[in-house]
Parts: sequence; C-alpha cells; structure tokens
Amino acid sequence: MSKTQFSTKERILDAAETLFAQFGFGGTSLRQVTSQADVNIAAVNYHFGNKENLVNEVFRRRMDEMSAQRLQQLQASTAAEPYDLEAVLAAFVEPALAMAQDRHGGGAFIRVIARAYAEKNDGLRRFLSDQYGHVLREFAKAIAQCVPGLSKEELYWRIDFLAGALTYAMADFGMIKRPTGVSEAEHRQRAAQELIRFAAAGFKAGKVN
Amino acid sequence: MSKTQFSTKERILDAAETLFAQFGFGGTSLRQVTSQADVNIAAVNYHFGNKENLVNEVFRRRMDEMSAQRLQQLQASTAAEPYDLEAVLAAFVEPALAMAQDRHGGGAFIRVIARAYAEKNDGLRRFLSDQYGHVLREFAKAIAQCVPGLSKEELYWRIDFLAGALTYAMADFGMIKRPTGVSEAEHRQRAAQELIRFAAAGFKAGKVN
DNA sequence: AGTAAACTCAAACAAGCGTTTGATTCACAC
DNA sequence: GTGTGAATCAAACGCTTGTTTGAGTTTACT
Repeated sequence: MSKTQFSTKERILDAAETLFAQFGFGGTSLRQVTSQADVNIAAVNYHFGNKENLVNEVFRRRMDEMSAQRLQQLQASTAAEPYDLEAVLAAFVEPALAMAQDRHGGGAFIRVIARAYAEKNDGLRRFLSDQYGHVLREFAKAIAQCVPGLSKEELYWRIDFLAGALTYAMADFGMIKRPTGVSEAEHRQRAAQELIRFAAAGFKAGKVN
Repeated sequence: MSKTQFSTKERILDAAETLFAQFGFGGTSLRQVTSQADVNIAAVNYHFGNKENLVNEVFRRRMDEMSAQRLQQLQASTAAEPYDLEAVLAAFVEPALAMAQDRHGGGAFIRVIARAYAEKNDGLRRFLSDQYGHVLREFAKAIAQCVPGLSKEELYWRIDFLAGALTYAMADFGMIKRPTGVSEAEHRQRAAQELIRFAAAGFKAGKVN
C-alpha cells in the first residue's frame, strides 16, 4: 500500500499540506494529520520536533521549488527579451499556476499560501520573508526596468496588489465559480492569462499625482 | 470607565473583532475575548449562545454599514458623472478604507474579512455571499458600463483581482512596511489611491486574444 | 549473529478549549 | 420593601490540544 511507497516523513508532510489547506494551521490538529497519514502521533515530534517546525517544512518543500522556477523563468525571459513586462509577470504567475495544477502534490499548496497570509503567524511570516524575500526583490528589480519612472513605493504597492490578486485567484476565493464543462486546469490557466493582462496594465498606469 | 459606557454585549463584540483580526476565529479563545472585554466568560454564551454566533454577529455589525456606504457612494458617483471608472472603483475601495481607518471600531474589521476568505469556513462564506452578493453584482454592472466590450468572464475575473488586492493591501499582508513617520491613516490612504489607479488601468486593459 | 542506531508505538502529561451550572447581584415594577 | 426577571459571577464540566515518556520494534552495518 501507500504506506510502503512513501516514508513516514513524506506521508506526514502530504497529509499536513492537504489539511492545512483545508482547515488552516491552527485549525488542523496533529491528530488529524497523523490519522490521515496513518502514522503514530509521536512521529510528528520525532521527525519535526514540533508543530511550528512541521508548518515550516510543509512550506519549504514546495516553496523552494516554486521560487527556483520563478527565478529561472525570470532569467530566461529577461535574457530572451528584456523590458517585456508581461513576460516578467508570467514568470511570477505561471509557476504558482503550475503548482496549483500539479495533481501529484502541490495542488493544495497554493491554498496553504493564502492561509499563511491570513493567519498572522508571525514566526511563519518571518520565515517566509527571510527565506524567499530575495525572490520578490529580484522581481521588483525586473519590473522596475520594464516600467521606469515608477517610484519605489509605487512599485512595491503594485507588487503587493499583484501578489494579493494572484493568491486570491489561485485559491479560488472570489465570486467567480468555475463553469461546468471547464476543467480546473483550464480555469486556472485562464486566471493566469487574465491576471497577467490586468496587472501589466496596472503596472504601466501613470503616476498618482 | 469604559465599562460603564458600553454594554457587555458591545464590549464583547469589540474585543472579539480585534482579536479575530489578530489571531483568526479558531485562533482566538473565548477566554481571550472575555478577558479583553473585562467580562465574565459565561457572558458570551448568555448573550450570543455560542462562538459561531458571535462570529456572525461581529460580521453583520460592520458589513451592513460598509455595504450600504459602498452602494450609496456608487449611486452618487454614477449620478454625478457616469462612465467614470475611477469613481466607481473609489466607491468600492474607499468605504473599506474608511472602515479600516475608523478608530472607533472597524479598524480591525477589514482584517477579519480577509480571514473569512482564507478560513474555509463554508458557513461564513455562504453567509457573506447570500447577504452581500448583490453589492458585488451592482458594482459589476457599473464597471461594465464604464468599460464596454469586456466579456462577462473578464469582468468577473478582474473584480476578483480587485477584491484580492484590496483585501491584501488593507489587511497589511504584503511586503510593504509602513515607513516610520507615516501614520497608519496616511498609509492606508495611499494604498487606496494606488489601488484605484492600478485597478482602473487593469480594467481598461485590452482583451486577451 | 550481534550491536547500535533509527524508528514506531500505546499511553499519559499538563494546559487550554467551549460550554454549563447554580448561586448571587442588579434594576425596576408594584 | 418586596418580588421578578435580567445580568453577572466563580467554579466546574468533559473534551481536545501539543508534547513527552519509555518500552518496543525495525533497520543497517560489522
């Protein structure tokens, strides 16, 4: 059975990811996690030390990959065609999209991110900022090159708007309901396209007086 | 003291709103609430029945007011100057901003909304959709008039992006840290201005091919 | 085979949770 | 004053939480 295919550690991470996405970090008990993972409850503290550490590891496992993909796609796009804002935005949005689609795991992860923002888990926010802040800074630089004349504050505000809209859309929080007959993959693909267009226009908007 | 100025019920609602914003619904215990409200713990069940009911009441109290303000500002702006997209967006954004600023209460509430979306509290989401969905539909109509030629799907996606960015920005989730020397009011005011500009440009973006 | 380390397990720990109880205080009509 | 219902209170209810324990099992290496 699956119990033999994956290690205890992996099974805990998978179960935790799914449950965190569904019920949040505080709302998910370790007993739920270990029960779904078919694992003894003490295994969590053996493998991860404590719950907070488990949360961080759930993040690290996917976030490292997503950040790497974002940076790689960013480099590729700026190398091929510099000053192409939509390509830069695509490098930010599409890896999140791909992760959201990935049936072999990360499907739930994008919703876990949304939760991380909502739960004012300061430890987690510091962890994210420390570990992945440089990715955002890289994108800020790239966007600044595409849209010169934008003040630093404006730039950062707009990146926040982009991140907010992305999280919201990918986590399926909004009023839009996927129409029947449209697969979830197509739905999200459409969201990414629309968001890139929307945000590109937003970034190019003239300065506030 | 304040204990004599406001009723037990009001003190509970105020404390709950603040704490829910800070720690989430599940993350806030009734003992935290009653302690901050300087009230006996049994008062919650006496006045609200149970915790879930308290959550709903926290919402209803502010949301009714914010929705009314949005619709009123929308009507006023379309009457004065039809087809002005930025005015329509302002009618959507500014009441949320005003609520976020209101030191006499709602300051925390906007963060509570963000949490409601993140916590997959289905009961709460249904409540929000049932009670306040018509507000969004009203805005969808108004925006559609300002930006003709936008398909219904595009329109709805972009409204989702706007809502996501607004929630995110107002809840202070992003990378932007308020600079020292800038008051929270100025900070949020700036956010609203920036968002309206950003979103207005986004809504006007050409169709995706 | 034997040993040491890595791992799993049932059981228990103190602490905190939402909720309830039953007595007590308060405000106000008669 | 006296009685009545609303409001408040300290205390306890049963339950779940994250974490720990110590004994047991499995695994890997000489």
